[in-house]
Amino acid sequence: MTENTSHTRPYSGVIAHLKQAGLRPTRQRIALAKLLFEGENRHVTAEDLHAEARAAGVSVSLATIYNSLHQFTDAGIMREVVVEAGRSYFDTNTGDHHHFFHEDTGSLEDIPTELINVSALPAAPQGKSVQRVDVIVRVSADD
Amino acid sequence: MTENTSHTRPYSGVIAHLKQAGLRPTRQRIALAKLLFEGENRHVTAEDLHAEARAAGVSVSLATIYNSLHQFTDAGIMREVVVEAGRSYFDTNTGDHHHFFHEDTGSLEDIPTELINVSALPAAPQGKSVQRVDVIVRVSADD
DNA sequence: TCTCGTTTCTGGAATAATTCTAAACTATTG
DNA sequence: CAATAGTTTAGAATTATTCCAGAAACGAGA
Ligand SMILES: [Mn+2]
Ligand SMILES: [Mn+2]
Ligand SMILES: [Zn+2]
Ligand SMILES: [Zn+2]
Repeated sequence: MTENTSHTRPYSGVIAHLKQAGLRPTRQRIALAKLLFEGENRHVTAEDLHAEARAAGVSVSLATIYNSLHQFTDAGIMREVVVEAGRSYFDTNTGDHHHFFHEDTGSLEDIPTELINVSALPAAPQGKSVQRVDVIVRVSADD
Repeated sequence: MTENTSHTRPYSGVIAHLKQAGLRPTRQRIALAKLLFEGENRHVTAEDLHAEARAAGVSVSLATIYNSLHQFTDAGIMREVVVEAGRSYFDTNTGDHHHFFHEDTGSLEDIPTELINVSALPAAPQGKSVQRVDVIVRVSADD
């Protein structure tokens, strides 16, 4: 079992994690990776992560937050989720799953893929292939 | 049968359509409604509609395009679909359905609700209720 | 461990979509 | 035809994100 399922890894594996992703383990990427990958899976916006880094005493520019988030996404260790116009969420859970979007709080919650049965997908138009199927269940407080 | 299924209506029904939605039939709303509701269902961005209006010789400000699109949405005769960060699509099809999102062209295509079986939705967290379930199938040209 | 070419980081300017504002207009109603 | 409330608009403002170009950090070799 060489397979390490991202969030079960103790701490300090971040550097290896970054290298495996083909990214130099710089001071800022290490700090961000620790915040993101140690512990539970998370859904963050760039601003969220920026604030969190500051709070943790890590000095990183917002531009670097965006750069890192996109690099992590391109490297396949995060993914981008779009639920609201004008704001991007980045998800540390890269496995197959779906989301509850809490409209009140603007937060995302994972829905394990087994819990939703997306079947009988119409064939993708010819010459095209399906990149991903996103299911977003929008919930909010009862009336 | 008082029910008129939006796009089977001849033309000139727009005024009635707007009134039913509780919106004054102003010159610009009538023009936009004609572009939007006469003919097939459509998915447009604010800029799309603005360009189309100009092309049709209708002078409407971009602010009014946004206002109208939101008013139509609030009135329930359109709905907003979010598939890409930073751009909103407005859909004239308010019925239950899902979408193919063509990443290459940035266009949306309806998927009739019957074609996708979203079952066994996990219960919405207590005190919350499901507003909508969006399924987005992202497709793009084969590698 | 020093060196140097390459990558990364950064503050601030630039962009793009959308929203806001306040003044000018227009639909509606009596 | 008013009078009034609703609507439109140009342009400024806002928000999220990206771009830029110089400074700093990384790491493969010597
Ligand atoms: Mn992006
Ligand atoms: Mn909106
Ligand atoms: Zn998730
Ligand atoms: Zn649609």
